[in-house]
Order: sequence, then C-alpha cells, then structure tokens
Amino acid sequence: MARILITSAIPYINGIKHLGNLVGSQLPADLFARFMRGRGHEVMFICATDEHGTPAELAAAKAGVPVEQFCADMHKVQADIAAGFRLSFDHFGRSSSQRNHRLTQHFAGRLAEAGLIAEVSEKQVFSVDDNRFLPDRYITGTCPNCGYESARGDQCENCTKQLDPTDLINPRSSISGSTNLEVRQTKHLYLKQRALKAKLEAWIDSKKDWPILTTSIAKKWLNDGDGLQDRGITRDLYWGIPVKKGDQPWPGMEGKVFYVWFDAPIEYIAGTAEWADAHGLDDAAWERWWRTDKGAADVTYYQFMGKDNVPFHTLSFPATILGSGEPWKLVDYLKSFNYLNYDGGQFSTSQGRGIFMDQALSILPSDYWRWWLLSHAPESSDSEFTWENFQASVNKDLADVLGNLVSRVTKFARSKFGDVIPAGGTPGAREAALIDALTTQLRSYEANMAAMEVRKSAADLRALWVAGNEYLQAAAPWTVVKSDPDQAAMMIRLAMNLIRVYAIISRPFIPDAAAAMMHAVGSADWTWPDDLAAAMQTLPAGTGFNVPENLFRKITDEERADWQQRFAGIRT
RNA sequence: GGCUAGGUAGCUCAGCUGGUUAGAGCACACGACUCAUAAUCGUGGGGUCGAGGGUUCGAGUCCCUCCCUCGCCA
Repeated sequence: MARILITSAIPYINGIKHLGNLVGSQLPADLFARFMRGRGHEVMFICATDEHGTPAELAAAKAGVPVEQFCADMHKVQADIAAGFRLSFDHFGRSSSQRNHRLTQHFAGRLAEAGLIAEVSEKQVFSVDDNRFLPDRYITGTCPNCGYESARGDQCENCTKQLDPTDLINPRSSISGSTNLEVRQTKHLYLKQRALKAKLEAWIDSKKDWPILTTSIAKKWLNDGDGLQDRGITRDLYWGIPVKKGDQPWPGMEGKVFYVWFDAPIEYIAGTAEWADAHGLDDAAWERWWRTDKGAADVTYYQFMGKDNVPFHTLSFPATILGSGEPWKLVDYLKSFNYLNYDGGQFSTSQGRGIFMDQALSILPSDYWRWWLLSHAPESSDSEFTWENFQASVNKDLADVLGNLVSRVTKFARSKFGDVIPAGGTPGAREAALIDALTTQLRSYEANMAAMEVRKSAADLRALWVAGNEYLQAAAPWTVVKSDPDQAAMMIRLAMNLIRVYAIISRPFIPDAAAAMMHAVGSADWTWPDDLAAAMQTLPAGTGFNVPENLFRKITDEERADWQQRFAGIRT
C-alpha cells in the first residue's frame, strides 16, 4: 500500500467557479484520489479556498459585509457545491485559517534567517478617500500613449502598452472613482528567487517524466529575458496574513500582509494541519504527510492545476520550500490542464460567461457533468463544451451503454428468476473469453488511471461497459431461458457480478451511479477486482437484488435547446 | 513581435523512438436481436493526415518555409 498526497489548486473565494475551473483541477484530482483509494492506497486529498487579496475585499464591500464574514459565507457556499459534485476532499480548508497564518509566518521567518528576504522601499499610489494603497490594476486613467480613457495602471487595453500607474493622465481609483490620489513611499519584502535559481533549475531538470507543458513553462520563467526575478511577497492591505518573522514582529512591516500568492500554496500544508485539528489529531498526524524527517519520505505527492497556475507551483512555491532549508515535501508529479472553452469562446468568471457549478447542479446531477467533463478533459490541448456534444455523450455513454445494461439485466432477472440471484448452470468458453477480454481492458484502465491519462481512462472504462453488452447480446439469455433455464441463470449470475465490478471501477468517475449499482446487486463489497475471475464470483446464488430506477435519464432535444438558450448570455 | 501547444474522417479525439491497405467513439447506411431507457450487437461507406519543398528504400511521424487556431509573455 502506497501513501498518496493529492492537492488541487485552490479556488479563489470570490464567487462560484465555472465548469472550466472544475475540470482543470478539482475534478481530475478527485478522480485520481478516488481511484487510489479504490486500489487500497492511503490517500490524503486536500483543497481549500484562496481567500486573501483585493478582489475579496472589494466583493465584500460590494456585498456590504465585513470581509471576514464574506469569506466565511463564500467558503460555505463553495464547500456545499463541492459536496454537490462529490469532490471527496479529506479536508476543504481556508487560506485564512490560523494554521495558515502561523505556517506562512514561519516560512517567512525561515527565509529571512536564510538571507533570502530583501526589504525594498518603493513608491505606490495611495487613495486618500479609499484609505488604501491601490494595486496597479485598480487605477484607471488616460493612456499617455494612445489617449484611451480607461487604461489600467498596469497596461493599456487599447494599445497594449505597459504602463506605470504614475504614467496615467487624470488617474482615479477604480474602486471609488476618487481622484484624490497620492504617491507614497512604502516598504515591502521580496523573496530572492534569483538566489535560488540554480537549485530550482536542478530540481526541474530532475523531473524527466513531467509533461512538456509543465517544464517548458517553468524553464521559460527561469531563463527568459533577465531570468527568474525576485518577487514581492507583501502588500499594503488589510485582508491577509500579518507580516511576521515566525512568531516575532517584523519591524517596519507593521500593518502589512503577505501577498496572496505567497500564502495560498502554503495552505496545502496548513489545510492538512486543519484536517488533523478537525479530527482531534496531533501534529504528527499531518506532519507525516509533509515532513520527510517525520514520516513523509514514502509519500508521493501529486498536484493538479490549470496551466495558468504552473509557474507558481514549479517556481514560487518550491522557492519557498527549498529556501526554508527544512525537509518539507516537494511535489513529485504535477498534472496540468489546458482550458475548456464554451460554445466558441472562453468560459469567463469576470464576464459571467459559461456554465457555473451551481447552475450545472441545478439542471442535472453531478455524475452527468463528471462523466462529460472528465471524458473530454482538456489534456493535450484546449477542448470545447457544446450542448450537442454533452447531450450525445451523456445519452449514449451513460444512459444507453451503462444505464440500460443495468436495467436489462435486473429486469430480466426479476421477471424470470424472482428476487434473488439464481443458482444453476456452468460457465463455459464464452464466459472465459469475456473474463479474459475484461481483464486485458481493466489492466489498461488501471495503467491509464495511474498515469492520470484522464481521457484514455474514460475510453477504457466505456469499453469495459460495452464488453458487457456484447456478452449479453451473444449469450442471449432471453433465448436460452426457454430451453435451458440453468444456463440462463448462470449468465444472469455472471451479469450481476459484472454490475458489481462496474460499480467499483466506475466509482471514480460516477460515484452516485456506482453506489446505485452496488445497492442494486445487494452488495457492499468495494474490493478492487485485482483478480477479475474471482471478483466475478463474489455474489453467490441466493443474494437478494433490487431493480433500480433508471441510472441515467436522457437529455431531450427540448431540454438541450432550452439550456443552450438559458446559458447563452452573461451571468449577472 | 518572442515562446508553448495544436491544425488527422461531418463532430470529438488516438496515433511511442519514421515501416505492411491511417485508428476509436459519436453521427450516417444496412443487417441481427427483442431481455432492456425506440435500448443493444454486427457490418459498411467516408480522410491526398493545414500548404509547399526536402531527407529517406519508405514520413501523419524527421528538417526548412509559409498559412491558420489557442494560450502565455512582451
């Protein structure tokens, strides 16, 4: 039994995520976690909300509630939706937790002791009326280059020129519109990433089995232009983790907080500590997942994220870990995803375009979405959601191939043999051939799942389902029963056992349907079918079974057209 | 403009270090079956593998040029 640590990129607290966010990190991470658990491995699967920073403060202000309250409420909302999608986190933490405060401050202290923190004095725009420093992109003004009146302080959208906020003509606060702005001197901490470049590069180079998408992004940041840059890790904000050096004050940094991208990945670790706290366990319980000197040496650590998160996970976070000089676990395998597009354009949180997680659950149960999203995961390139494709895949794969298989077996069994799995008959060459074919396909499925080849795994799983229909079609128990009821009973007994096997191996993709299948055949034995021939004899004759409701219903053309129209616009 | 990835059947995609008639699912046509959610199973049609050069006995697979899409960066 192996020990598997899995983290999903943590979603930002501000609002409900769309299906593109889901399929890029949380959902494939869940698939992998469920698979590894199913195989009997010890799994720790951690996710959290990423709560700090200006957008959360502004959203809270807009909602008219204190930011602490806003984040607590939104965390609850996101946790409920995650549960709705059956995301099986061992813990869904919060980057604003006290655990993360202490750990983030601890890392900063260690980095300072290692001489990897620089204090830099710089000029920044302060909005008097808002009573806050403004991030560059929250300053609006006229572009000195092209005259565009709504240029942002970091870049003009119109002429794409890179700007400094002080370049803007008639600058104003994007928050309040106030023009009462001042340039003030402020001091910030920088993480000396340049000093860690050689270490980071050696570490990246040691990862021979990482996808090109991952290593190329990392190497570009390492070597492009002037190479890896030192990075500011503090901000003049209210909402964040107070800057401290371990548990000691940091002179000159009073009232400042750490930058959200510094504390967010640390929450992977802190979230595991939160898990221990929530279960009344001591520190050793979570440290054995993260400290190689305290039991984590045999842990394999997998991260899942969208491609936009790769630089932070290949460089910034490892710089924090390596720079600390302490034996924290570094990621072993990093699975990154491209983007999912929506009907010809991008999903967009800021523009409200696409389908959001709560909307998805309001029209169909999670299994439908899980299946489509995972079987079309944007692995090798961006992929596209269309309602036509969604309807076709769900109806064919789930309703026709799998759902109908369960129906035809259980209904036939009920009408011909009664309430229990029937006895009699002897398996022959056809049954042996089926088990051989299933075994081969199952080994392929396991290999693809272990390699996080999501689409290929889905294709293998579907092929396993199809093999069941092929067998039934060829064996034709509905014909055999007329002349040799015992042989028909044997076929049905085998099919019932096959449904149980399907429940186990399908569970990572469609957990609810898997539970329904297991219930239908009157079992609760989720042991992975390492030996398929043996697994196919798990349910003995005499076992009671149920005829379930249809596992999946079909999406009608009318529904598709309705949803297509309903979700065509912009969410407000 | 620089960089990554991609451009393969109507659609969504596989095709590892170059090697017999380029594959799968869906869709389509025909057939079988009738236990089942008008489900299932079988067979078949359909592609000059973005364009043009080149290397090679042989290229979707390597090299060069160009076109297009997406993203990142500037």
